[in-house]
Amino acid sequence: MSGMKTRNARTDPVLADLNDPQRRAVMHRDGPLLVLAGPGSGKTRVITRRAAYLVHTGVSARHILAITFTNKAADEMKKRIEVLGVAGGMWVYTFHALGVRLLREFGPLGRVRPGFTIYDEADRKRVIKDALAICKISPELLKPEAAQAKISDAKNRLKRPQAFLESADFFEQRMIGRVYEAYEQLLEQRNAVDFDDLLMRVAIVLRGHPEITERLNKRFRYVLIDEYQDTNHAQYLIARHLSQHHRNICATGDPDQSIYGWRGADIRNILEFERDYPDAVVVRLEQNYRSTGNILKAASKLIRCNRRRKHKDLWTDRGEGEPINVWRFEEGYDEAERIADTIVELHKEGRSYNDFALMYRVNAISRGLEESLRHRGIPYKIARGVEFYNRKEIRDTLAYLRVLVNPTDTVALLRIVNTPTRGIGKTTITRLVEAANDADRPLLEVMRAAASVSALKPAAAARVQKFVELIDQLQAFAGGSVADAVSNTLALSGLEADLRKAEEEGGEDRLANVEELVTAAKRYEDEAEQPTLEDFLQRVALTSDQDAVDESAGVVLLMTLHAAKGLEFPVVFIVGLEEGMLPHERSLYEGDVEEERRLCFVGITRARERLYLSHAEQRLLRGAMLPRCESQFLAELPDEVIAWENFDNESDGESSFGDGFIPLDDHRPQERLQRRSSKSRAKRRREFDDEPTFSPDDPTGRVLRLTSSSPYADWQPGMLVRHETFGVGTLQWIRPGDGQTRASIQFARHGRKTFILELAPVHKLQRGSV
DNA sequence: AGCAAGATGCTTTTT
DNA sequence: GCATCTTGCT
Repeated sequence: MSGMKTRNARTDPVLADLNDPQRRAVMHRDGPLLVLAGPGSGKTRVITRRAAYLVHTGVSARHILAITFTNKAADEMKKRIEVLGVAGGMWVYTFHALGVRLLREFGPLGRVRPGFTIYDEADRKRVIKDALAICKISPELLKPEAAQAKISDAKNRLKRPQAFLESADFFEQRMIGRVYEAYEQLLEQRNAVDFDDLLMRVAIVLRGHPEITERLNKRFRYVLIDEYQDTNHAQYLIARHLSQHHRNICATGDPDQSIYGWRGADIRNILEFERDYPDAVVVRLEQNYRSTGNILKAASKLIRCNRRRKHKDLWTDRGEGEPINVWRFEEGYDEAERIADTIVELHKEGRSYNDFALMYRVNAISRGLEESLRHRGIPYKIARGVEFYNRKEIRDTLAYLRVLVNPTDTVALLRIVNTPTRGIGKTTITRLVEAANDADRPLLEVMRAAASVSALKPAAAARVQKFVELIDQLQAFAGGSVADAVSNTLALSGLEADLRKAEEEGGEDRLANVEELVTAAKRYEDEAEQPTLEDFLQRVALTSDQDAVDESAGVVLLMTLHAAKGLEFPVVFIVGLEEGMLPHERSLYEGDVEEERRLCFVGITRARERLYLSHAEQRLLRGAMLPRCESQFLAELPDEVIAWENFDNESDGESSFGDGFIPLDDHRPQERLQRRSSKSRAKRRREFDDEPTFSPDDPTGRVLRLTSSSPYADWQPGMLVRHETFGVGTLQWIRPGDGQTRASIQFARHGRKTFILELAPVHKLQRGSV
């Protein structure tokens, strides 16, 4: 406290260039603090300055713990704190990396042994399948994805299999409980954890061991948590325990940017922070330093449509800026072309390529955009970091390394036993696995004793033995240099030779990829304090898409809206503002459109100067051309800041465009749509030699469900319906409710109307009945 | 055993 | 459309 008075807000460089609320947040000393930070309000600046201020006023850096969600955010924060000269000893981690670090310390308490493996989604799916097999449950009866989601959910709530089974009342629940139990057993056997474990196990240890919690409280006297709106229950508990004694918890975030509810994030954590900590000081950062007035106005008006939120008055002194462009196209193809043309134009006017970002709801959309960019020679990059680590050759190499660190990692072992092929086929593997199960011994041990596995032919056993020798040989490198371990694995396993051969035969340059892995290992060795193969692998497992975003690469960036959080660009294009896309259809069925609106809000507020929102009337999705309807979010934007433009020049021409008016008559019967698209588009699309066909109610032959019991289960946006008074219209969106299924329908002459389907005289238009 | 073609399934977002 | 699994062939 003594140092505080001596610091002058005018002259202190840590405080000088802050606005009032920012300064209040930075200077807050003890007790809970909630910083509600609107987009572009200088949140990161506040966090880093606060850390610096704490240090400058006498807190040792090693008593501060900062937690973020992505590695990129953690690295960024570390860098910025270093610049302020206070990094020494401070912990800056992601929740998951912190989990790894603490679990290693906890050891048996966290139910892990040294060298434990982190299973990613693909590994996890494999284990779920094995668990289903053990429980003798067919994957058709219980889909692996469904089981996985339920188990993940349970782990977020700290529910172990036993507790899960105790509260399971229905058949399905009990089934999932059994799978969960088997799944946990397999992880235990394999000394592996999944992503959720990294949080759940830490939370359980903290909850059950007050002495450990107390020790950590003494070590970390100030806890800063970024993106608090995205915390799930386990993370919430970790944060709470870690600040339980000193209560010096500083949470920063924005409920309006909570976009991870689907994976367990609970927006209530931030909305109810003040209930959890009644003495909390709340600071609102509402001045935006990023976007123009128009962009901010659009974002504010949109997000106001949400009910569950804390209102903030976002403002800027940057002036109105350009109007926001809302573009309508006949087809997704036109959208991509037009955007690429616009980038070329603006580039000629002097904008750098890295001024631009293209954002979309689902990755599948990126393809068309990429093509249009490529044709014009526009350099671009897709923000997808895991892509590298998901390549087959990389996964193969990593699987070898994983086995070296953790010989019980069966998923990895099964992956490499015959990669590259060495004559160990399916039957041999099945027999080995069976023998391992029967003897209840690790698979590698059984392989080691292959000769004594009676079911195996001597020739097969000999090949297996040779493989085990290879592993033993590689094992020698596991304790030394990480890069050496990688390159020796490549050389001795035969992977390298295999890849070289494939390349000579005209394959792509996959050798370069594995060489890049060696480079990554070298880089890691240079950076890490105590490099080990175990740590390298664990870090790799926690690498995500967001981490790969490099804003200064000099290229146009393509990314999902989720990946865009935390970034900003002078020019932003958000594509596919269509019902079913943004908002995503799943949200329409499950009734959480608010999160989609927040996602849209996040996208809009990434833009500094110019913003383009676009949608198309039809789009190629999953190989089928589907009719699309404009997003309800477009109607929620303030008209006065929007410049509407219609590039659908083949439209029926009943109105002129570019004058702020979007024609409402997109109810065109299917025959006409079909004719139009076949006549004018088929030539442009290489894949579409044949006349594209679709039926409005189910273009792909699959039926999408609301809930299986709903009579409107197969209604989906884009389909045609008939209202007894208003005639034929296009379904815009549909939202289930208890006996009150709401739907919005766009009519030819009557505009858009919302109905309760149970009450309104609306029915599905049968094929051919137009 | 191992490969290639064909069938099937699945596709929101990600630590 | 793509990835994965299955089937059938060598």
